Amino acid sequence: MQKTSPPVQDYLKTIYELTREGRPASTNAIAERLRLQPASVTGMLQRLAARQPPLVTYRKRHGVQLTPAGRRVALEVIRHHRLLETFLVEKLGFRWDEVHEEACRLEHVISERMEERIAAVLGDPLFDPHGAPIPRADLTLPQREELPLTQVPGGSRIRILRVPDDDPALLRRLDALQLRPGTEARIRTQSPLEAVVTLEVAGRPPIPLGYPVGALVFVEVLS
Amino acid sequence: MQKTSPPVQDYLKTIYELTREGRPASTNAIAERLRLQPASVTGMLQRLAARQPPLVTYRKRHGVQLTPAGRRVALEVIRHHRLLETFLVEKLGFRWDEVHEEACRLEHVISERMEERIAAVLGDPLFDPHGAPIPRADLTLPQREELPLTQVPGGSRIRILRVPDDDPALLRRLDALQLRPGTEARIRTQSPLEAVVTLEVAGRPPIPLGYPVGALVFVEVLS
DNA sequence: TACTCTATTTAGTCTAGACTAAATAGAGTA
DNA sequence: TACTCTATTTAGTCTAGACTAAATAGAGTA
Ligand SMILES: [Mn+2]
Ligand SMILES: [Mn+2]
Ligand SMILES: [Mn+2]
Ligand SMILES: [Mn+2]
Repeated sequence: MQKTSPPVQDYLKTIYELTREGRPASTNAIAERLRLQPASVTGMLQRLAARQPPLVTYRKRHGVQLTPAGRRVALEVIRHHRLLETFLVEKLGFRWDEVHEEACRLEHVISERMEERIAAVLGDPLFDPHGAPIPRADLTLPQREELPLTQVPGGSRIRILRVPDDDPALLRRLDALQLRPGTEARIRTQSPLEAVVTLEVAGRPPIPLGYPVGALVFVEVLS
Repeated sequence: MQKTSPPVQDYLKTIYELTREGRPASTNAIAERLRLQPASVTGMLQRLAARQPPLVTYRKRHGVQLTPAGRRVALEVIRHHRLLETFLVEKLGFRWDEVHEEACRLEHVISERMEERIAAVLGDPLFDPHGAPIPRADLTLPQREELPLTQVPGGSRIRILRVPDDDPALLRRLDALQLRPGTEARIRTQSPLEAVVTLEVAGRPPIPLGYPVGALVFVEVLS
């Protein structure tokens, strides 16, 4: 792994996430995620593509994809991030809404040795506190079937697998509603036209979620 | 505490250590410790002195001292550093020769929240694995009588309090010789002319230490 | 086929923090 | 009182990574 700066690592991580569905990441999408000006992103993309070896393939006005070298860096940083989040929650008593920002700074400076020690004391976890998969030391990802809550038919029984990690206010709200990885629920109604999915958790009052939120909550269908 | 970059924090930490005996730190001494060119240090000292509030008082060709604001930043970073070293050894199973470099990167990015959590799980330790005092949350330092090994009269019984933290090879050697904080020994000979102090630890063969090393090992005199 | 609009790029700046090479202050010596 | 030597400073560069303002490619529309 060539030496990369924290900004470069955050770009690669963002591009990794934006290209999960196979299509190149756009300049503006990257700029929005990283809260930078699009012009700054264009400059960085050109530098990432010009590195030896190149970390992205960049086609002007068509967006970027990661090269194998870029993907390795991204997965390495994501492994750091998710191990750190898990460690902060499990061993240091952080709440799950406090860890993302801390992990986003620490992920760039921990050594491979520290990564290895953290993984060891946690017992090589495969998922972080938000249910996101933690790349293994060989950078492979644990696979499983996930569906966004917005795509599950009404009436299904589901188990929550994963929630978004970067919005502390939402995380506190989900926690208060007991919507955490592992929680089982029934889809009471699925209403694409109103863009609302309503959950029912063990006799508690029904919980309506709008699609912008529901699309970020991933579940497995139990029946 | 105003926002300070990692380089600025390392400068302030270094200046703190170089000015422990009250005299200003010289440009060259700082450059040597940080492995930078003296010209680069001059530039930084001018910037540190020009900040609002100033972090150092800088008299051209006479060296720098920390202002109260600069001292606060230095102590805050030193607290991070020493808590981290302790945590890495106690909770993550690092050896004492591995932690300095790791702590020197992490010290700049952990939040006050994380500092607080680490201190809590460690039980608010007052000394790090090398015996260095850890500034308390209010930035006061635990005080105690320390003498460099080179200044203890021959024949004295001593207990090792503190060893230098930044030389991994020396730390491994000291560990192999069982010269660690807490170890008790007798000064077999103190020879300023030959610049050697010889220690005797519990029936093991005598251990001669040259003054460049002896001056960095601090002890308390038992009798 | 020309026009419009938006996403993106280009051009030019700025800052922090490093560097090298050359100048110089001033302590100590002749 | 002038000279020498070393530590330090000055002057000028460079790089990464940000910014703003202006230009433009090219998809979609008239
Ligand atoms: Mn996160
Ligand atoms: Mn980050
Ligand atoms: Mn240290
Ligand atoms: Mn440091």
